[in-house]
Amino acid sequence: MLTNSRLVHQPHDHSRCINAALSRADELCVASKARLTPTRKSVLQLLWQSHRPLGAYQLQDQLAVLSGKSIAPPTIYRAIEFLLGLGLIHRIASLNAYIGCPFPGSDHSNLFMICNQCGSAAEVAHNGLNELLQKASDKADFTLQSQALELFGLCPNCSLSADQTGPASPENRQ
Amino acid sequence: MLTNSRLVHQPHDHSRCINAALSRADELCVASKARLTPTRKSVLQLLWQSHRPLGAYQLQDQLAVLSGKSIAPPTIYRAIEFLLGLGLIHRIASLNAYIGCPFPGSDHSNLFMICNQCGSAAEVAHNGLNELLQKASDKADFTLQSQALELFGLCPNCSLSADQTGPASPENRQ
DNA sequence: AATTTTATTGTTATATTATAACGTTACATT
DNA sequence: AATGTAACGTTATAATATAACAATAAAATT
Repeated sequence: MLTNSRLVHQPHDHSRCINAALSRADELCVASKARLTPTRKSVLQLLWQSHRPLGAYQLQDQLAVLSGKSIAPPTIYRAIEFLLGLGLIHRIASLNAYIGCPFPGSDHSNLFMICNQCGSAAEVAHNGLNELLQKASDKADFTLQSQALELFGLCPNCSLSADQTGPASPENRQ
Repeated sequence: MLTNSRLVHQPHDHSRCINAALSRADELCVASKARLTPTRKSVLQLLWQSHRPLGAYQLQDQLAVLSGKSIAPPTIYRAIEFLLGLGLIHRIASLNAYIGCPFPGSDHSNLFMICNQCGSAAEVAHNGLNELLQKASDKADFTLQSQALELFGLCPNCSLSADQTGPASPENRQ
């Protein structure tokens, strides 16, 4: 079971996440002869600014700040489409939002654990789960092609806070 | 593994599906002292006209035909909200669409198998799957509260057609 | 280097999905 | 019948996403 859950929910040097993601993206683009243009790079970077999914219009706002000029929706969606295509990010359908993929390249299908409190999302690649889904599909004569698996609840930090006083303190939010 | 997959993908007396759904809804509403008003009933019925999810605006169009007058979005969404609340229908996030629940009342969390070709959606209640997801959540210290599980691929009928000539004939669609 | 081709972005307009706010009607209880 | 509540009607608008076409930049070819 490959996951970034620990990393997501513990204090860590987050600039390393971002840098790692950007250099993985560079490699992947070189390998597939795709161009990581400034817009695309910025969108990817923004999707790694936190371990929380962002919507297209949040990206638009933040990109405007980052680049100093306003950028229309189609450009944002094009960058999103490009990054999705390379497997560098994922779409979270329940939220209409997007998040960086912690292990692009590796052939995995994804399960997300999304916190209702702080909005964090951890990704899990779970072989047992995928096998089970494949089995269930076979049994139903269903030809499985892709999947969207989204769990909602409380992340480790917010679970703890919920046991105790109340909602997580803003500092704990990540 | 409880599922309506067989039923969905075989020719059957579909009016029985609709009638069964409506009378289950009646019972459930009586039990919970909720009112199954004409609008709500019509929406539920429309969501059972096929084993395919429908969007809110498709519902709006069809409701207009059914009732002879045009009905504004808020009314549709209110009916949807009501039916979701009672567990009589489900929302399929990846499609922004809604579908009747074949086993309301039973405490289940749902997996959908959605056909990319004909648009049919079968629901599966899979204990093993839910246990596995619970375990994975526990392992990650994640407090699981709800889930959206959507598989995409080819239903039994369209799988067969794909093996052979091409897309399923319209008559096979259902 | 100039030309051609292709990929990317800009721009405008609009489609699609969903909700807010407030008024009106219908129903249920007393 | 009077009152309170739930449901619906109506208007406006928010939020998410894409179509269509023009302009530009980068890459490939000559």
